Amino acid sequence: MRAEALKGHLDGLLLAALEDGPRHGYAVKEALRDTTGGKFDLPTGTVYPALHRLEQAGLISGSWSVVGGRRRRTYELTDEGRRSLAGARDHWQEFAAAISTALGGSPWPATN
Amino acid sequence: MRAEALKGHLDGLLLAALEDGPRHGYAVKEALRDTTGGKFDLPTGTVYPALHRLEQAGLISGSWSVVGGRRRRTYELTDEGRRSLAGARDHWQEFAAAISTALGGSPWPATN
DNA sequence: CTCCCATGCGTAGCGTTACTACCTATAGCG
DNA sequence: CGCTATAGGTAGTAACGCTACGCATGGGAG
Repeated sequence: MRAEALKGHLDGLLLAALEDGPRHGYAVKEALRDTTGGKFDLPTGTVYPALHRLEQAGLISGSWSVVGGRRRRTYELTDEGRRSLAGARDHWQEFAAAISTALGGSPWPATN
Repeated sequence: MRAEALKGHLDGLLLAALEDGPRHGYAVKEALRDTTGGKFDLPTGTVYPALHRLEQAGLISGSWSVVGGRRRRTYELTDEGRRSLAGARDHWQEFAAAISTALGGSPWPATN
């Protein structure tokens, strides 16, 4: 799965990965890979800058810790991040419905 | 609807708009606006360059005509364009399913 | 008759954003 | 001792839709 198509949707996915609870960057990457069945196995060079963006935007907040001699930056959703995630879900559904309609063919075949 | 999220999906939509039959650029733009209920009312500066890209890629072929003193470039799908459209549909479904899963919440609320 | 608007095509430059490629560091295993 | 997985990071690139323009014609408003 080419991740280029993600443009504009990655942020929502990262927020969703943090909804279950705080995670550090590497774990976010793995969670995303697992929940998508390996379809979105993003390079770290995509994930880390994106997390930095989200933090700067105030959607997540990070804190350093050290586990097993390795420093970790653990992120968790802020209230604004939670709101943004809800918005991203709404936006996605609207977007997906519009694309599916315009693209034609069977509208919602999903993974049946 | 912010069309920025279209990144990587616009081409498929344009191809789909040409599936019913040949259309000129402006008509493609209108068709897209109508089939999406006004959600994707793309500026011409988005549509024309995209059509040029598709033509260069050999997915559509264009020909000039003059209607009412105005020149028109009418495009139609090539065989390769038709194949690409089918691929775009497959790709979209896979992509949408993956995003929906990762984004969580209600998986396929669609427009029920 | 003139001006504006819808139609119709087009380009130049910009900004966002994911990508590739690379760097640092530790722990554990062969 | 080197390789791999884990864990974090940066620099530079490229794609692509966007904004903001420009050109032209025909028809309707004034």
